[in-house]
Amino acid sequence: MKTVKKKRLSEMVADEIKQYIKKENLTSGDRLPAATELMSALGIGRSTLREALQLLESQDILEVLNGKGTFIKDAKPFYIRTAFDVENEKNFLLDALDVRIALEGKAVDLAVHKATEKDIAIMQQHLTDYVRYINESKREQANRADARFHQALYEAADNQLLTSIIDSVWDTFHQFWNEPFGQDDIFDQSYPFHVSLLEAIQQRDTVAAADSFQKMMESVKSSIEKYQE
Amino acid sequence: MKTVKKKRLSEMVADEIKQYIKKENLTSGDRLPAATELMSALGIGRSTLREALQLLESQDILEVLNGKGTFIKDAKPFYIRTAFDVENEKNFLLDALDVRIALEGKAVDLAVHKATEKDIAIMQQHLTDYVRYINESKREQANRADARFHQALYEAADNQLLTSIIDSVWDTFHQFWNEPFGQDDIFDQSYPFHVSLLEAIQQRDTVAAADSFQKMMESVKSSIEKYQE
DNA sequence: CACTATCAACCTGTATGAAAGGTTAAATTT
DNA sequence: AAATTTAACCTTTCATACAGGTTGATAGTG
Repeated sequence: MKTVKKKRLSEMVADEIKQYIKKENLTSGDRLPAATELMSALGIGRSTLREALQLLESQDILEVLNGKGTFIKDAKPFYIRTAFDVENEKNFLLDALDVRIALEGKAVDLAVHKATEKDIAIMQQHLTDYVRYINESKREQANRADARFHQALYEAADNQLLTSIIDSVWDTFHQFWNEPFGQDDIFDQSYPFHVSLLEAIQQRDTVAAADSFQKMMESVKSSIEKYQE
Repeated sequence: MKTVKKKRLSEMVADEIKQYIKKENLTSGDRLPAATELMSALGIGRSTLREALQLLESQDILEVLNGKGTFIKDAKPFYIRTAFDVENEKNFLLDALDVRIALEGKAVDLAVHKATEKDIAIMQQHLTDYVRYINESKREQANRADARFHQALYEAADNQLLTSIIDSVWDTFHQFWNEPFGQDDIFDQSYPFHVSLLEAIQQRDTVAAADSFQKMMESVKSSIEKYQE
């Protein structure tokens, strides 16, 4: 038995608009007809059209700009979209950490070769901020400075794809990380590795950089494993 | 990485609803208040609420059912979404390859420890298929057998998050890979490394596995670099 | 009594007109 | 010529009305 789910009008309209785009060969910054025109052309109401457009917008196909109109977005050939539920936070964090180690480890490797003087100066600045906030017991701000340090590291690696994937993983990881675990002790453990990591990058020492990063991740991992749910 | 864009009301409402869900600790199949209630509670119009709900629906957080109500979906908390556009195919492929090396390298490492007998048997089967198709000059089918071999490898690594991200990268990579480059010579170069990789996994030899994988990727990389655009 | 058809209450889906902004370029003023 | 106002054309949001799906109570029928 096939379950033919009853589609909403807006979804069908979204498909029609997609077809229209393909038929008219619209690309890049081209503009779609105004809402009133589409409404009458498709024989639908404004709310339906709006939902259809928003659906396409959420798929990065369109961009609806107030006062201007709706425009075709650059077709993004690379697209990750994953959602799944986490039944066991601890195991999920360990999995996510493995992914983070893989990606960020590569970022470290690339940064050793590609980091410019400016990149290093930026990382140095964030690290200084980080240490200051730690000493002032400003956990929240220290947290953000740490994030900026890592962000600068990814940018030094000069690989956009790598950066964008790490960003997503980082966001998710920290969303879970900050909730169930106290990260206070992590700071103190991982701080020296931040310093030695930056030094290794500065000296273009691949092995030392990998080693510092490895130790940094070990301390995070052991913290997760210590946690009993 | 702050992009302060002017948010639409519906987006802000979506955030409020997300907060509401968290605050009220709603999970799984719980029902959200009816539209009319939310409208008056949030002080917004129907269309705005609808857009907010649809936004959350497109993120797999909600499900709006005609006649019944809107319900929290069970697949919730982890959500990764990345879009990326390509300006230079060759550089993109090299960047994507770095990402693939990072992720798949980690998968190899995990697979060495975690692969079951069954995992190994499946990989063996796909590898055999792969070799047969190569010898029969069936490039297309060999390609698919190769993909299945790698897919089996990721599953042996037993890390859902890792697998889902690799899948996306792999898809994208091959979508570009098959177009501009002839991959015929790659097959012959990388085939022996597939064999030695599987053997190393079978013998739980981390170093040998990493080495085989490394060489496999080197041959891909040199092929990309040889390509003059 | 058991079974079925109907209805009422509550829900989402869609349409529509009006009002409130945003954007741009032409028209008007300085 | 430069600055300002206006007008045309957009999207955004609201309020209201009605159509249509879902469910359980209710009334009717054998």
